[in-house]
Amino acid sequence: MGDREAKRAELLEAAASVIAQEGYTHTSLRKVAQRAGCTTGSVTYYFANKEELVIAVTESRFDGFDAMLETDQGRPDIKAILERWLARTTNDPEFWPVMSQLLTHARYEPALATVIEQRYARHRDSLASLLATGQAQGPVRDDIPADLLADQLAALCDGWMMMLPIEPDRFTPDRVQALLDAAITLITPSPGTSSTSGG
Amino acid sequence: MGDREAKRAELLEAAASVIAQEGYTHTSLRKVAQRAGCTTGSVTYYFANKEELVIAVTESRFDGFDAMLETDQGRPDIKAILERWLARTTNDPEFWPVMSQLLTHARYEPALATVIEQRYARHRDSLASLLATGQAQGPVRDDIPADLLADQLAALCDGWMMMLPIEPDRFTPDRVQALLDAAITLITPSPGTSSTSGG
Amino acid sequence: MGDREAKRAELLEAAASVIAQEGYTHTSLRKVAQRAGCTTGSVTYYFANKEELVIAVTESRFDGFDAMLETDQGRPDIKAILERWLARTTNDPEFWPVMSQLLTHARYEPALATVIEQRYARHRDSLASLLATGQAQGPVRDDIPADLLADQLAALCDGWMMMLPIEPDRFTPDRVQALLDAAITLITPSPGTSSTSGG
Amino acid sequence: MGDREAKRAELLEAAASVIAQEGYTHTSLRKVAQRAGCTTGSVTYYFANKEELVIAVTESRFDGFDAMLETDQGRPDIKAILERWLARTTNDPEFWPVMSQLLTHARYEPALATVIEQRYARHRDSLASLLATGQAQGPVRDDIPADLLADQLAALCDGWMMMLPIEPDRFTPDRVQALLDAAITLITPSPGTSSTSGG
DNA sequence: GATGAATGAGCTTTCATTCAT
DNA sequence: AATGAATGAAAGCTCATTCAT
Repeated sequence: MGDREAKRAELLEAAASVIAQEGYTHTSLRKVAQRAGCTTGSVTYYFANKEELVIAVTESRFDGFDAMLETDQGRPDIKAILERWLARTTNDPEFWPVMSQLLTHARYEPALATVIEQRYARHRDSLASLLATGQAQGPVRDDIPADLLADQLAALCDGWMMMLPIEPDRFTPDRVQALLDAAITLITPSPGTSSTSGG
Repeated sequence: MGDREAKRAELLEAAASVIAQEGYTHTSLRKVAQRAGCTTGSVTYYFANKEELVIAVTESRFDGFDAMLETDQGRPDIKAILERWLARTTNDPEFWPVMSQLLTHARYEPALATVIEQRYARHRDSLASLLATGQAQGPVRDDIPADLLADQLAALCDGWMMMLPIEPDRFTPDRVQALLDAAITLITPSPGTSSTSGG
Repeated sequence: MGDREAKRAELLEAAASVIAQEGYTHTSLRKVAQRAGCTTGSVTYYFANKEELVIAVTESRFDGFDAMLETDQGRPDIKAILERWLARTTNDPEFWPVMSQLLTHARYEPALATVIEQRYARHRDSLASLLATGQAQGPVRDDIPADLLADQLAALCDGWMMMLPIEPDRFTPDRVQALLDAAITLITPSPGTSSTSGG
Repeated sequence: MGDREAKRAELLEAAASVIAQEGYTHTSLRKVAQRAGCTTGSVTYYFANKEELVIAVTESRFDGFDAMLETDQGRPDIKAILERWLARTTNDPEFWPVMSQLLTHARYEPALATVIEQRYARHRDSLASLLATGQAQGPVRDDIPADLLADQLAALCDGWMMMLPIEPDRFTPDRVQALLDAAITLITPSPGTSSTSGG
């Protein structure tokens, strides 16, 4: 039986939900248990302690995060990736708030920091390799090394992720589309410049 | 006198220090008092409650934040601004961690959110106007509206601010310089493109 | 089983005891816990907060209060009721002090006020109906409507209840008996007056 | 200069007002100072400590209380006294709540208890002597000793005083008049009974 | 004469965690 | 496998009181 795993997943969802809605600071095992419809004792039965729960939430969230980079590796479409990023904000409005909360607290919880560092580095590597392909094929400017570009793009998204929960009203669909287009413009080779573009 | 103000400022520094070193979640009036070398009662004597203290910290931090945009208005130098941003990370290593903590928690403390929204919006406006001048004078690409470019640049910095406390080791001086140069490259008109540059 | 209820009852007794001996003002969860031989956390485990505890104490006390009016409904004996009232002062010397404290504080705790208003009104109604029966059967004067008489009798007892904890020495057994007799005299038809007395 | 006395009186009024509106439990020197428009330090300058302040409030309140019994000693009019009692509830709506709060807390503050015992006893004596005169002159029933009657009347009023702040809505003018009439009826000789009435 | 600074104890409440069942 | 009881520490906050000025 994956019964145990199913229950754990259920608790992870509950925890993520509480983090998104109440903030990491106000997240307690009690509230998680309540949202999952069980007792506090039950939570500590499935997770040795709060730290373990938070780390498990983080891992599961990064799984979803990485999935956003999955693409036709032959012809990566950066715009599509950014649009997928954007789609998350409407399809799963709790996703970015949770990530934002976890990242911000990582510094003060070493075990959590370790997990995030590893996963985030891997994520950035994937992004860098996508961008490198993009550069080789033409649609991505190649006057900046791919790994630096990946860092910048990741930072850009982190910045959006950070502000999005704070000023949701500022992110109207139109504005978001404009921001996305601008981001694409930033990383696209300028028309006048020619570089050996792929097929 | 100004004695009262001096003491308040002292407590604000203590509070910021605790926030930076222990994280917002683990910041308590007790710890702030301890760091300031006084009692909890003393803190609540100068600040009606924790919320008021946190908001005061935020205001004072934004004052320093805004100061980073102060420039020779005639010829804004974006690179200098980014370098000043960077200088903060070494001169006052607690600055960005504090900002990051405050921003992330704003969502869950309405009064704090209000303050941040206003100050942050003002900050972005200043940045946008600097960029607009830069566009008119030439050194900033003008194929993206200044306000969008400001949003992007702000998001970029927010992203750095968020990751910097988590992965300090990744931000070696060399790498930071490279990131900074890349950011400049991103917002600089491409060589081949000509736009009416101001005098 | 019923374990939880038993523990709650135990805490209610402890709380009542503290209220009686230290006064409502100086009653704290700590003291209640201490008297019950457990920790503060234990108290808040059984009662969500102080208000809930106080209200539970009130309800349980009113149960005992109402019981004092239980009587052979066919032939209510007002004197016996008053004597039962009196007996409380010796059998359960904390009873009236607790009631007095609760009533006095009700005004400043809306939730408590609501409970007391309802229960007290019901109590007065019971008393009024007893008095009405007494009037119909003869032993109670009928030149004053039963509900007014009930209000007066209730006020009289409230007044005693209020002074009893303050001046216990003034309430010697003899004096109390005299007061009780006088109260009976007040509500008894005067000898010379004839009214259709019931069988 | 009675300057000091004037300031003290001002503080006493402020204290009484706070007690009436917030309840004894929630009365703090801070609030009293605030209502009087001065600092906490100022209050402790005029009164050594909280206890002294409360006792001074009590004394001043009993002065007003005693005044209610002042009457044409030749022909005391009990009904007029009760009506004066009643008038207080409308003219000075904070009077009875304050008395009620003070009395209820007396038990737990020995110094306060002493003051109240003395003043209250004196008050009851005055009332008893008025009733004795009333008995001699006829309008008061004389089948109950005057001192017992005084105790009952005092208890009756205490009971009203206690409930009045809790259930103000129940004390409509009509109802109060009816209660007052009923009280008079209770202590008036019954028509059929003859006793040697004074001229 | 009066104030404002500061203290330290106390409060209610929340919480992660432990443990017997 | 899961619960409910219980703990003890910590939190934010209020307060009476002291004291230098």
